[in-house]
Amino acid sequence: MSLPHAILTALLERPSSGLELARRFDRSIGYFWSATHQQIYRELGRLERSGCIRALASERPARGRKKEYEVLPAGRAELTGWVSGREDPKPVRDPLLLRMRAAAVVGTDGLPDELRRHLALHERQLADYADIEARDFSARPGTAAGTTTGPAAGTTPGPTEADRLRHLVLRAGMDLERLWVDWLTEALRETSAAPAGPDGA
Amino acid sequence: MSLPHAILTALLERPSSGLELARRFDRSIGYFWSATHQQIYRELGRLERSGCIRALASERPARGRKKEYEVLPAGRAELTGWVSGREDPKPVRDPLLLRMRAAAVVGTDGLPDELRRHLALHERQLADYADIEARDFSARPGTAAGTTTGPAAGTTPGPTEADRLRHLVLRAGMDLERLWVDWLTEALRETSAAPAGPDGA
DNA sequence: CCATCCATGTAACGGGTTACATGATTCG
DNA sequence: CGAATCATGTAACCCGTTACATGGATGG
Repeated sequence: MSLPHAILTALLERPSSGLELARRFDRSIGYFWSATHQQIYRELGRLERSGCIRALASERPARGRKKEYEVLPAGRAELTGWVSGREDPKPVRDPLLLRMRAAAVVGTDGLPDELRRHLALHERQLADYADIEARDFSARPGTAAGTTTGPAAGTTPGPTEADRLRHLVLRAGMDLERLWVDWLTEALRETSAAPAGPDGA
Repeated sequence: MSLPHAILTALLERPSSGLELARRFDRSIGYFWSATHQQIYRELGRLERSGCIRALASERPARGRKKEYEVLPAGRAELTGWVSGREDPKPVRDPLLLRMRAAAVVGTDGLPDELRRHLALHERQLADYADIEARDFSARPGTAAGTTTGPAAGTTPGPTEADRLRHLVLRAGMDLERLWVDWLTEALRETSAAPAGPDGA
């Protein structure tokens, strides 16, 4: 039950239409939550029916017309409650780890190429995050100045609480990418060194 | 499309019944893939219909009777192909990161308690993995002797390829837990230090 | 007018989750 | 027998994914 809250958060940061939301989910929001435009439209409909959001007045709501939404008090209350609620971390479920385990049984033929491909993808993602950090958070860890959504740029005051939280989220994303880069490097060392063979037991 | 391959891997390691599989998915397999018994039964049915697995001869297949499965050549081929195929890493989608981002908008009231709770859970999980490592992989990183599934214990030979791969997977799980422990510690430092306030913009 | 975007949807499908149902076995 | 337990299975729901449909605006 996280998508509606992701949308509420995004709409509180800035009222948007469905497609604008979809684009934001492909950019800044994308590094901790992803969603397609179909999911977003479906959820916008539910949120509107449940009174959490409202469509801003438009000339005439028709099929191809842009529709902007804003969050209502009920929506903000819902989000506030969710932030402080309880929700256990989900167990890991990673296809690549599963393939690794399967390779222990049927052999590692063809795996190293795939590991190299993933390594390159994660290195790329890490570099992208580093760019975002340099642009939005002054790169010095623990310090921030200026964000995408626009507070405080130019006067260089101390970072706000909100800035520090957003930076923290970005750093989690970077930490995760670094973890996979390191792990894949080690995995390549172990699988490329020895020849592939069907099982060992 | 990973669950069927998880089941094929588990069945190759040891032919099992549905519930036995479910129990294994709650134990050793659980640190990289999880599944409930309902998922498993549904998938066992599909795999049997598609000729990847076969039910071992039983006195009389009835509703409450145990049914053991083994992998057929087609199933092994399917798994082998999947291991070497292409599958992009999925973008991160973490509810806790999302809540953190939402807290940047609506305030961090009640969040630190939840962060502490998650921290304790991840510390616990890491400790459990460490126990498994000590028991199955002789604890020295890069070296292994003996596994859950039973090869080579007592003679202390070099670890097999399969052992090294399984250890690698376990280490990924441990690395992930350590990442969250570290990140949550840092997050607590930042959110507990300053008082919670609704936004900063 | 036609092609091309932009924007909002519908429909269908599969996986994951939860709750429940039913048949066998065991043990007091 | 009756209760608990093991074991297999059904049903319903929601989320995420893919493909497709429709309407409006823009430019050649």
